[in-house]
Amino acid sequence: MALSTLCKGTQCQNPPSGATFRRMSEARGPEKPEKKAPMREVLAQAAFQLFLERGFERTTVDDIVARAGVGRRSFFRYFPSKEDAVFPDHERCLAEMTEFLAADDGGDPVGAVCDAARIVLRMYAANPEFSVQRYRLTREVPGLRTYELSVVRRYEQTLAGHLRGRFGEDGDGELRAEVIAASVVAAHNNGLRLWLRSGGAGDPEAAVDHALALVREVWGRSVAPAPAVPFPVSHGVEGEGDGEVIVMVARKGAPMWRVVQQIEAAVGES
Amino acid sequence: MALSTLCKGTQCQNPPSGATFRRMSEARGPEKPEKKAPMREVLAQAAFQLFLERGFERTTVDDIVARAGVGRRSFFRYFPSKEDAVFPDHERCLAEMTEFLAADDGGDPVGAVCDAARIVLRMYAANPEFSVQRYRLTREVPGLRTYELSVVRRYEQTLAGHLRGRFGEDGDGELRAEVIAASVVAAHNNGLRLWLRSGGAGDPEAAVDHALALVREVWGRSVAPAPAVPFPVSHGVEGEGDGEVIVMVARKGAPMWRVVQQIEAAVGES
DNA sequence: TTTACAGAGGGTACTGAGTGCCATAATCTC
DNA sequence: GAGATTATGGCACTCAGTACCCTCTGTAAA
Repeated sequence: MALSTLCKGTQCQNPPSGATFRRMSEARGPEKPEKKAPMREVLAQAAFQLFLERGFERTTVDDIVARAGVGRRSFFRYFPSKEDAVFPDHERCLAEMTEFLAADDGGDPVGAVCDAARIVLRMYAANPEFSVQRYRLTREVPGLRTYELSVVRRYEQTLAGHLRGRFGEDGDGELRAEVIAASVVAAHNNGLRLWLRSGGAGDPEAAVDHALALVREVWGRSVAPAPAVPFPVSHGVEGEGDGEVIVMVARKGAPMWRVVQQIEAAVGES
Repeated sequence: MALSTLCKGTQCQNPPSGATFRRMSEARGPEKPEKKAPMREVLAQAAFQLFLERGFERTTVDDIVARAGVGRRSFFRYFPSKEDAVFPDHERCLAEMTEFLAADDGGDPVGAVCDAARIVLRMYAANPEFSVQRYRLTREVPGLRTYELSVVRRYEQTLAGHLRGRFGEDGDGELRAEVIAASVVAAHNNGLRLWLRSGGAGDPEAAVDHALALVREVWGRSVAPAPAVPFPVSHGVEGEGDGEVIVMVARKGAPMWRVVQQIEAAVGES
């Protein structure tokens, strides 16, 4: 996944003044007369600046367009709502996630959605300062929190949709798809929040990897749809067959998550 | 539909002064002149009727108060937003869930939050017709979907908060708490939706029980915090000790969720 | 009875988000 | 350059939500 294309240029730049424009112009080269920055970006920057300065609610759309030097009507041409200006890059990220999953090679479905979730992480990590500022803003503005929920929900549904396709709709396919998708999103967000709360220092990958590992431990790396015939399971030693087997012994009443962890350890993590 | 039962009894009362209309139904004794229905309920009914008749967006607050025969200002005294009138009972349900978890006896934490989730189910099941109509309405109105997300999120955070308290904040306590809470909510909602999509016929408990069972299988019924010493696990038959043990055999590469299911089956479901 | 108080409800005017419609400027195409 | 297309601005409107102030009613103290 080409990370550089994730947040390239137009979308995620927070830096208040000209960083974005600079980047654009160097990309364009000096031979052409400076093309003016795209309005969507100008608006997003003006909006974000104002939100930081005087708060989200105390900033009106008129304030934003005044600072951006454009007409009020234009704002709503680029952002369906004031909240959207705070998350200008999720639409693109969502599209990228969809594309990524569409190119899934049919291997481990849980691994695939975990990797898909990491796309979101990288979008955040591409602009630590912006991400942290937005995180703080979002935490204290109920309207933004609600908006963010709806965005997260779309990621979750994208993941669930993919898993549903892999698991099949019949039986518990849909159920497992939704629960796993919710787990992946929750784990991802846990790791991401850890990084955001720390101020965006260091590498967020580690925390998210760790969190997603827990989900994969629990939900395993199932290959393709569920096999038609269940596995031999008993209170004794039997269950021969071709291929390697693992034998797991544990006390009854052991917490399942830990049992699973141990099985994973025995099988050997990838 | 029996709109009079829409908000009956213990569900919808979250009025500024609950005592006023507390037992209005039982206070309908003949000696007292009929006390007029509580305004909150009148408003909720008028609103819901109109939403069904002409849609949520095409119904204004003025329409609602006109039908209810009250002043416009009164609407916002009882509902902070138009959306709230569609979910008049979640506040109470949330309080009930909090109360339930506070009375947790310290047993199985995952089981406790599963049971807590069932409180929500029962709220829906108490008014099948209303729940189904609201479900259909919510599905096609983006604003209501978003609103519902914020409600669901509060349930999830309530569950996660309880699990965090049980698991401890250190280590992976917070992570596990959030992932399990998300799983429980997703599973619950999956079962609930199944019932709602079916038109509210029959008993929703079965579907939700089944869905939650999956979560419990995976996350086990851990007792209290994680035990200090891990369990014996190996690629052979050893691991003796006091108490019963289970021995599980499975192919490598088996989907973990299925392995877990089989272990649960072997152990014997509660 | 009068007065004081409190709480429920109503009315009015305001802010601000979001939309529809149309005019105009910029850009593209032939 | 004519004509078509697209980007932008301006204006007016609807409607949710809020602030402020009003009336009405019931109650309790004086």
